[in-house]
Amino acid sequence: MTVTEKRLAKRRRITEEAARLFGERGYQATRMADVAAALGMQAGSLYYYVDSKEALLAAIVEERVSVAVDMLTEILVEDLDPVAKIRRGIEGHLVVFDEHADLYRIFLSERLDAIAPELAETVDRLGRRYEDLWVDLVNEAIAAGALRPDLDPWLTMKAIVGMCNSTLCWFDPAGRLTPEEVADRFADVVLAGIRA
Amino acid sequence: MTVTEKRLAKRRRITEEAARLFGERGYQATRMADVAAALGMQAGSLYYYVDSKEALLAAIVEERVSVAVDMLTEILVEDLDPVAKIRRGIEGHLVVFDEHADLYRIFLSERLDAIAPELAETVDRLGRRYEDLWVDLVNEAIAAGALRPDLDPWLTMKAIVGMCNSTLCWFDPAGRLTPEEVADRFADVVLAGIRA
Amino acid sequence: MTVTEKRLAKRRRITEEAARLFGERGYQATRMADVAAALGMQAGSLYYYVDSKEALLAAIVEERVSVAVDMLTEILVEDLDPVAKIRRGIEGHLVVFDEHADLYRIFLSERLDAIAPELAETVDRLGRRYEDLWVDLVNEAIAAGALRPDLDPWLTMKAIVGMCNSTLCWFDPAGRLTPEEVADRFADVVLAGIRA
Amino acid sequence: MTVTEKRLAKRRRITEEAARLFGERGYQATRMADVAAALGMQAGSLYYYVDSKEALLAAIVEERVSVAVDMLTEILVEDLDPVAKIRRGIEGHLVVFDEHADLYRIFLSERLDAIAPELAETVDRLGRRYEDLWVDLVNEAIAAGALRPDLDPWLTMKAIVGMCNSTLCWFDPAGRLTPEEVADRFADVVLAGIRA
DNA sequence: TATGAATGAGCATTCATTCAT
DNA sequence: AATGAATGAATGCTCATTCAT
Repeated sequence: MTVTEKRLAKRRRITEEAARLFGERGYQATRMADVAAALGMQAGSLYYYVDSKEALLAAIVEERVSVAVDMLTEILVEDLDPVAKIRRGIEGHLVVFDEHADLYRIFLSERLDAIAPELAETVDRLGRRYEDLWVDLVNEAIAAGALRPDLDPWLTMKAIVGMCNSTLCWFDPAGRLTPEEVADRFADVVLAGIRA
Repeated sequence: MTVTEKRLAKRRRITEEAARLFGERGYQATRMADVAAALGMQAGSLYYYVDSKEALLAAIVEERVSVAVDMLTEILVEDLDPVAKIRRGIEGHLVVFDEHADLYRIFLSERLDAIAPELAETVDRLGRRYEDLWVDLVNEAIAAGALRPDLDPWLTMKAIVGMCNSTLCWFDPAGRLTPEEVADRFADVVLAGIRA
Repeated sequence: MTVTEKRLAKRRRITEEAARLFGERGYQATRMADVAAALGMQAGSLYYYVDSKEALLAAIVEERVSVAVDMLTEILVEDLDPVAKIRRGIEGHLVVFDEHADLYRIFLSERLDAIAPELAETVDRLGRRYEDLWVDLVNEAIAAGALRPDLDPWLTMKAIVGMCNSTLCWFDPAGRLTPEEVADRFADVVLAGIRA
Repeated sequence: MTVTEKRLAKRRRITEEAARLFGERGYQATRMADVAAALGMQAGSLYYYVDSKEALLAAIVEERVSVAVDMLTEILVEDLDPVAKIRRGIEGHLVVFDEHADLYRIFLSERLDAIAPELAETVDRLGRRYEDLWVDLVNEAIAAGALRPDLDPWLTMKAIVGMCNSTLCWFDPAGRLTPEEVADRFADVVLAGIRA
């Protein structure tokens, strides 16, 4: 491993640890000293790898900001019927949220625009992109006659995505249900409804 | 208006303004000076009415913490069929969230236990109570044969409540849809599903 | 009682209450609001009678600053033998300190020159006057052959006055000994020594 | 000097400087900025070494709280006749008070229980212990027939200790008398009395 | 590369004081 | 004569950041 590679590896460890702490306790409540302590370093040493606390947040966000979008993009081009794609989309959402819970907690809970407006704009843009993909998915399914034609596609997207997002607040990876299982039940609710 | 009434009225204005700012920008990011400035006062003057920033948060929370629970409790005793109750519950949720958006933003976004553990406990307890009521509602409907018997009541509750909670992030009171309209569509999704 | 008399009476009640609190808790630790509360008033109302907290302290001090000096002056002109005068001086000291404990606690414990330099100067001047009177007393007694001729009059004064001053820290008016009794024992110690 | 030693050395310099200022101007009147300025630092920098202003006071007190007790304890076990021990005790008192004047000024002048109740309790306990040792000394001397049998041991202790304590208010290390000289004269007064 | 040390701006809070009523 | 209300200066403390070593 070259010097530069070692440096990058350490930088990655820092962003990962920071992501974990920011996600757990919140950005404001996490001190640079906390991040450093979690890595067995002094606060000042972080600045050898990172320009500022804000830049650290930016690095975290930018590094993985497009995971969900990429996931959904791939699903969209798969050779599946529209309803199956929706089911896969929900599953992908929950799996990605499970794997990157800290990151999405930052996306959804932190008032990013009060911290770093440009960062908030980046996240917003990606968020809108993600929602647009879902709207496309819904529209495609309606056009294919698979969904009720009277649906408001945007509101339907909000219902699905909102339901999925909220798992961030309660889903426990060590609990009785896997993300895939939750996704399956959620998809049932959304697709077939709960009425007998 | 007596002196005490005036005092209480001012105190109420302060908590309202603070709730607005805490909800908008977050608790940490809002300075006492911001709250004061929004009321045309100096920061120090707030302490004539309020003990501390934390006490101000507590006052905001405690004043209205049970609104949603009360709403749902009332619906549960209404003389309606179970499915109608669910529809009414969703409507109630969105209406209450619209009316008290700042408060519920504080409930759901702030890491209250890092700020005031006892307050967090109060909010958690109420939150669990609210979820319990929803589980009751779902169970009641299943027992009445109105909902599919294979539903996981708790997960169904999480789906419904999560969907409703997420409106906090995007619902615009000045937008094209009223809370009741959104609630109606959301209820359609949940009850009948989106499939054609 | 004329209006002015009533005003003066109230002013006196304020200074007395303030003296009590300043003596008990200390000047810094006593808030104007505490003084007011002890009199059933609002802090702001005090300013109708008193110019400032500092002026209140000055009023307390100036009102009674010369009590001890007056007492000792009177003793000096009494028709007693020098040793009896010393005994009376010690008694007078303890009685005055008992009666005006709060005042002398302020004199001796507060760093007056950090609060009000001119006031400190006044108190210092009176203190020096008081000590001078004691030195006179000692010198008179030595000259009369009543005390050992090798005594350092100033240091002897410091010993006597210091011993008496220290009662401020422990003397309890409700305790087993009266000020006069303590004075008597102290005088025995000073005059005859404790050796068998 | 290792890093830790340097750190401790600096911490010691801080507590010493703070002790000096607290003793001189009083705890309340001394700002953290004053302590810092006296060391050529910024106020914030102190917190790298000290937890809080109160903790700084506690450190000062606890570091040296038992100096006087230790001194007197050693004298008590020395092989001297009781009267010589009393003379040595007075000398020890004045020497210790001279060496740690700032500390004992804090002990005796500050209303510690208004600042830090537990600290006040510690100081009180030590103070009582110190007085107990003096009472023992007096009792021992009476039992040995060296002091008058009619003495009230406790009051005698108060007389001696009070006399010694009061030197804090006037003793000048740069003055004409050393602590030992003052102690010698004070011991003469107490043991033999001032009468011719 | 990392650290110990220091900084300084920022913020909550206190409290003597003012003043219109 | 008194009050409720407001002020603003002061102060302890936090923490991201810098920098010499």
